[in-house]
Amino acid sequence: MSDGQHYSNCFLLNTSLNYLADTDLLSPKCVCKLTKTTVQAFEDGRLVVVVLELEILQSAEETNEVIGNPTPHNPQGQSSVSEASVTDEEPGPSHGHSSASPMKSSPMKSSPMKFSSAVSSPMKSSPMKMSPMKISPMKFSPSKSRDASPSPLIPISKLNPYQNKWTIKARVTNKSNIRTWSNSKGEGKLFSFEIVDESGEIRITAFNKEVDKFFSLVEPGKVYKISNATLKLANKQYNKLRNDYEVTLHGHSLIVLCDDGQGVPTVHCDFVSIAELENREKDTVIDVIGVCKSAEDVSRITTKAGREVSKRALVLIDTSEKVVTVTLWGKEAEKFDGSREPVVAIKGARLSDFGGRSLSTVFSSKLMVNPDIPEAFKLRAWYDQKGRGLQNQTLIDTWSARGAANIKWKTLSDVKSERLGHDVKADYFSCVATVVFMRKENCLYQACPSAHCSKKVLDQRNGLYFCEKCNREFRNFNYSLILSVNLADLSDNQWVTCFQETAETLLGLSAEELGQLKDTDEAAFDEVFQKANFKTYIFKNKVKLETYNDESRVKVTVMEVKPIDHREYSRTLLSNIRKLSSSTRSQSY
DNA sequence: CCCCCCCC
Repeated sequence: MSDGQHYSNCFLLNTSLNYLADTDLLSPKCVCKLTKTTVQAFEDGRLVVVVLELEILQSAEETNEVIGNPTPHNPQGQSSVSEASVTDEEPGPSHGHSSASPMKSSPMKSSPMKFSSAVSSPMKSSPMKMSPMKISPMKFSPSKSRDASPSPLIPISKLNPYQNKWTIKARVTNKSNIRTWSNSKGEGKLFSFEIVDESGEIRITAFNKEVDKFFSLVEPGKVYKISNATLKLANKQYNKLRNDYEVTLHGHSLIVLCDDGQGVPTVHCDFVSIAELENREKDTVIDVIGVCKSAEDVSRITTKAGREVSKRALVLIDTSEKVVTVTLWGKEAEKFDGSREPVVAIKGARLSDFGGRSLSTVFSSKLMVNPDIPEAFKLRAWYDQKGRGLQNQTLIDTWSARGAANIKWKTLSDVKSERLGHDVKADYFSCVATVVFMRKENCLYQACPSAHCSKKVLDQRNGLYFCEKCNREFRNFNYSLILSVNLADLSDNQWVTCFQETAETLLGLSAEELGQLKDTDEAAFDEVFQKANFKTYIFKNKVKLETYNDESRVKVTVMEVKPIDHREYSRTLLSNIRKLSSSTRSQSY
């Protein structure tokens, strides 16, 4: 290798990295010149560049370029080791074992700034003289200095995989049970816990021996000093904490209980009001607090994976006067007591779009019943004065919750060709369609008059009507509607089902009125259907696979019927035309 | 090194 040659995928010896990390030089925005380096070639072909001295040419504030391409932003137009790229994967053997004491430096402002190699004292122990392939990585670290100088206390937010010498002081917010696993790679046990300090949060996992060592020591709510553990990139698929990294404990990890934990924050929640949930994306993780207006009894369900689990849904209300359902699982579901309308706070609940919007707890969720926080007292007072008396707390409505942007406009042939509703879940779509036929036969039935029942009653032929569901006889019944309607648009036809309200909208009169007509004036009854035919509306529909007698078919249910706003509809059509024309043009390029 | 939060 010669001067001026560019190297990629070099690893900086992490002694220097420690040093760099502390000075924000690892920011991808920073460009620096490594003025004094030595290079060690490993047997596997890897190169380790040891930085003895460097100059900052551009600090993170000054440039948007990444370090891998420094030339355009290098005022001096030179760099001795131009591409020392630091990557998250594949740390070298020296990685994570330095004992350089991080230097507390003032924030990088202007260039050039000089750092002497003197601070990187481990360099002088010349670890590189040893054959790196033959020795354990631990030997890179002069072991004395680790014990002599304790790792510096740093905030959680500053943790990164390039800087292994640290201590964090933080409070445990959440602790899992011990779990075991067994897979092709082997088996073992683990537990994990989450900690916070004033700067942020992170998850820590202990495996096998470390489980034995630390499981009973780690208690939620308590403050610990934690050091000698490994940082790795968090898998965001599973770890929803606000940290890109997570910590794994190993044999030398230290966890020490702190008595002076007053300064360390307790669980920090960013509560989202229930009304605001309508505007949040599905699957986001949020903190919520509300009064538990009601709670289901606990029940056992079997998951798709065949596991049995306890479940209990709570209904929470907050000062936004909206309610939302939160589902608790397992032990939490079993133990929950909603009988005294407790204030319930959940940190890290997952938002789903079931029933408009609903919440569910996940692993990392923390449930707090009547927490000792100002928000809880405020809510309690509000609920006692006003909340409890609220009559019709507007449940977050499915359609308004979906929002105009989420409306899936489909033609009726789309519904078939895209096989909507064939999946496990229901699909929803909107269409503009015309009523071309209604089945007036059997559209009315005699329904149980008791509130919220609507079950079909049996005419006892003695002036009494029996409801199986209520197990009661009634002197009267309500007429109810289940109307089969054939819709047509430019592309296809579709049979749909309209229940009470949507059927009443299409027919232009109430089920009760229609029932009266049917009983008294058959011609007028028929005319209702004649008049209702060939009208065009916006339909919002639900499509779902339903199974009757082992036969599955897709059933379309009308959720909402709206008159067409022709202005808006025309705008939509125009916009579609524009989109189509531009995509056609771009295809012809 | 795990990664399992489910159901309507």
